[in-house]
Amino acid sequence: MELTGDLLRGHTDMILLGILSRQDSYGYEINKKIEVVSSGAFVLTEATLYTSFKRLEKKGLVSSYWKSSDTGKRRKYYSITPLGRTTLESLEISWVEAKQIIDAFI
Amino acid sequence: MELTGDLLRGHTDMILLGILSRQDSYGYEINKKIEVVSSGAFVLTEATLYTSFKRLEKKGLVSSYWKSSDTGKRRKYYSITPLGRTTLESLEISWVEAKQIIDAFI
DNA sequence: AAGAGATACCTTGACAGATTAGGTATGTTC
DNA sequence: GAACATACCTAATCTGTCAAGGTATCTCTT
Repeated sequence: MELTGDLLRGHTDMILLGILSRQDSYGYEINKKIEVVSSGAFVLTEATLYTSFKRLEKKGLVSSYWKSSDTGKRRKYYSITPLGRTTLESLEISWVEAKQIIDAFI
Repeated sequence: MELTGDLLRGHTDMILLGILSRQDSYGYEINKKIEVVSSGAFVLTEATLYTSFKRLEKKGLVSSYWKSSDTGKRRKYYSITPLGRTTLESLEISWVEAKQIIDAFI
């Protein structure tokens, strides 16, 4: 089963914030993590990922900084901001409610 | 709490099919039902509703017929087709999986 | 040393579903 | 007769996602 597109639309920001709420990370790593955790079911294209990062940063929900790996390859790390954390909390509340309501109809 | 926009995007079709899987209904009634069941939290604009109906009908998932109420007002009833029922089933399976995956990240 | 594949970043244009903001018409209630 | 509920619909716009590209470095194999 592959989940993509509009089924996950609108949840991307929440998922990224959720991952970043545990620890700072960078695009490529996050994409791999999503693939592993979802057993390949959750497909997030890079375009969607970077668009989401840009949106989150513009809203002040995450901040970013460049850092090099041991091998010298540059990585752009993202960090959740205090505003990002409170936003995540309210997104989670909405999500729980949305689940209940949708389940009530099907 | 108001749920709207992309949080529900992609689920509209499933919700409508879910409602129609119980009994035929028409636009205005469905909109009211959604409002009541969700205690006003789920906001589905009429434009979204009718766009969705059109899409569902085009895909052959629902069919429609005109019928008058006791007062004489015309209503456009929608009925789920066999294809609509099988589609609903697979949408539900995707939905269950999507819930689990999203919850794994937050 | 050359080539393949993984790591790591990014952008542009098109698409599709949702919203805004209208419109029409009839029935009911005060 | 004015307000409100019932009942339908559309056009233009917005927004998130995707397809399809691009650049560059590092590692492993031959």
